[in-house]
Amino acid sequence: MGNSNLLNKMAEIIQKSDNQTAKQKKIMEVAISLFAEKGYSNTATAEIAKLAGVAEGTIFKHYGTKENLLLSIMVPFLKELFPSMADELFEELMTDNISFEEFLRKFLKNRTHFLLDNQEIFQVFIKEMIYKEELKNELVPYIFEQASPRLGKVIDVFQKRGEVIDLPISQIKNVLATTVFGFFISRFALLNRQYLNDEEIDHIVRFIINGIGSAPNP
Amino acid sequence: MGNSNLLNKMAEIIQKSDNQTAKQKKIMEVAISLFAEKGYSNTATAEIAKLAGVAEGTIFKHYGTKENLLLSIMVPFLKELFPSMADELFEELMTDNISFEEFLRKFLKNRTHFLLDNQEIFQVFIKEMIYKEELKNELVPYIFEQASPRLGKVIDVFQKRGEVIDLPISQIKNVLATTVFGFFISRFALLNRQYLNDEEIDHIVRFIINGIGSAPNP
DNA sequence: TTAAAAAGTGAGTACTCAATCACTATAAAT
DNA sequence: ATTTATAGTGATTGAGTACTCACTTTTTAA
Repeated sequence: MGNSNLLNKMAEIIQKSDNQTAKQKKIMEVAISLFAEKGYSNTATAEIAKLAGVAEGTIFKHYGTKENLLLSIMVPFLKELFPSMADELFEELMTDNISFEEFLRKFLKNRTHFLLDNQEIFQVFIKEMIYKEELKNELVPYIFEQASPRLGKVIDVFQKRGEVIDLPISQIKNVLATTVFGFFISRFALLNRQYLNDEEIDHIVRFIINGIGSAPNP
Repeated sequence: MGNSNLLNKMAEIIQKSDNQTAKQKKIMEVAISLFAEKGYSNTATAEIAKLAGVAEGTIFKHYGTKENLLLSIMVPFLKELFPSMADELFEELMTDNISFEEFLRKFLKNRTHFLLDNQEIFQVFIKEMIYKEELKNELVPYIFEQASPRLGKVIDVFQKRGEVIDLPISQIKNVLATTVFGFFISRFALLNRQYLNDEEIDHIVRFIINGIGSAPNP
């Protein structure tokens, strides 16, 4: 049933993605920019080649297919989306005794900056996920799988401290994930904001705290 | 500068959109389904014709261009998106003395059902808005223009009753719009949920109330 | 009943696009 | 210096595309 065909391809790409030529870098750079602006389907390989100052054949020599060029853009982004955050932030959080609210704020700021730094790739990502069922069906579960255990551990800690409402962890995960996910998507992908100030982060934090924090509920 | 070229086209479509042939209806039906599934760019007019049991020429006889077929799908949806709600719900609200929370709940339920009934068109709408700058730049202001005065009136009423936090109305409008908008988009367009239970609506209402309601703020 | 108008057809057209391939230029290894 | 491997080229291909047009069928009006 084509089981994780995509994830296998991704693994291949990761191995090959080390030594890039100057021209390869230029191709990627231009492709990211065009895909983000006009979408994958509306971008011709000829246009990428022209703007990158490269023959069209060069693209296919390196990436084989247009589809594979897209994956070569998205995979390194995905690889960085979770693990980096995990090791830096989650550990720090578990040692220091910061509040749930402060943790959320730090977390959102951290990921916001990452997404701002990679705004174009993020846009490519969202836009393609909307169309390609395969992408959605394989990557969303993968992302959840990556994030779920860590997130569960964090929620558990804060529930025991009495800072998070006493509901099944899976339910809280869902609320958190869809809220944060929806927030990032609508900000950076749909309305293409170039910035995000602390005030807006405070807002979403307040929303979440009031939604799943265990403050007295009138 | 192509000023509201699109809105003119939309006006034309509205006038012509009355008496539809059986084949026209079938074309629209198939086009909506295919555009929603695979996106506008990835759908060939030949495929629409085939699935609709119609010659390809028939499509162009009626709609002229593929682009115009897309508009013919979106315009009636847009026309219904705001006014219907306005006349039914807003008036009712102003006479009865329902609370801000209850108003929000009713409003969200009302619009949720509308979007569920037109889920495919809504998906087409979101997907294309992401790509087409012209669409975004002309329609989003138009939508805001339509909704803004009514929304302003409502917020004003509730502010005077002391149920909504005392901030500039424009700022509150923004928070409300982006929250609700982002909520609908992430639910129905990205993660394509087929349903939405009352519990989830309660959640978003609670988020908003705690965010901009004037409850004591710890 | 007949004329005019509208709806519907489908082969044909001009064009775009991803992908190929025979080839050259450059760098690395022997 | 010579072979081998890798990077890069660009004209060519063939499948697919939106759209046209001369034509037929059906509906409406006189």
